[in-house]
Amino acid sequence: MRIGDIAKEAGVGVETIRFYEQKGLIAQPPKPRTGGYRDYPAQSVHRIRFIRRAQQLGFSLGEIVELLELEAGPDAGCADVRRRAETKRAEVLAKIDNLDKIKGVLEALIDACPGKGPARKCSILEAINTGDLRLIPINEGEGHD
Amino acid sequence: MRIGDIAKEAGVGVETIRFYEQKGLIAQPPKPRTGGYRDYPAQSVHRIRFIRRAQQLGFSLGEIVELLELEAGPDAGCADVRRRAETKRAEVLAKIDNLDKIKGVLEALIDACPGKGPARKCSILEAINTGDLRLIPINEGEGHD
DNA sequence: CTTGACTCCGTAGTATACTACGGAGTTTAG
DNA sequence: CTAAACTCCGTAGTATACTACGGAGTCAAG
Repeated sequence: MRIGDIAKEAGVGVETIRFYEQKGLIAQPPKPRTGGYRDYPAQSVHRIRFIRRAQQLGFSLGEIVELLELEAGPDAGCADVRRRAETKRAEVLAKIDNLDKIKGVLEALIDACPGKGPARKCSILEAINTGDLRLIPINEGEGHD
Repeated sequence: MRIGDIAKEAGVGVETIRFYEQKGLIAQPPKPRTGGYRDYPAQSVHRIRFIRRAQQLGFSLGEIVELLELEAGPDAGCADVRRRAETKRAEVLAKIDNLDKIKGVLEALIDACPGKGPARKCSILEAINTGDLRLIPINEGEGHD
């Protein structure tokens, strides 16, 4: 199969595949010595789908590389993979906690807002301005979601 | 006050303030005609804190610019601000939903994993590989969290 | 009056995950 | 055999939110 076929099958763009190759997520098949186009194994489609699914599970491309190395390596154990999944679960839980707090604050702000009058005196902006939010500091230093 | 004082007070780096100035989030005070350093009003500290709090609420810098424009503009109403807060709340809810699904999948995978044996036959990797996840497509096209 | 700390300013780099572009070579259908 | 479509490859751009750097000017203490 050629790169375009793989891309179509996997539902990604050709450029995405090249990008993954660059990042070491998928192997680039050799160019035939006769010249012409690279021949991709059908298995590449599965590989790409694996990558996308792992992304859906919240793994970054860097983490997916590690996961794939575990899978390929001779000494890697299932326990290693499981540990990573558990770490990821903890991260997801933390994110949910943060978002729940944010949700609560937004709801309180929305409830307190009269919904009319000039924005200058808006109770939402006021609350943000004065810091009357009672938002427990969110993940000190990194993004909030 | 000088930029370094503001930065210290607000708990951010000097470069962050310059960055915000560039992005139109805070006004850059004029350079005194006598030469020397710019003089920042103490109010800048509040402005920066506002920005950080709004970020904690999940607003991007671009959205915060709009929020600040609403606050400053003559015709903006509280209802506008409230509408933005409601939109943001909906976004936060959507993110929580996605993360809940992800959490569920991760937990199912962790439960099903025996925790031993080679990674090659790991049930987690297998599940990801075969697509046996029942993950409802997440936000078609954009990130998941 | 020197020295160290700080400011000013623009540009460049970081991280993540792509997306786009340009030009040359290759393949394939008509 | 030609023309459209596709591949190859490297580089550059997008978005977000900063962080770092370099060199020149400025300020304040000793």
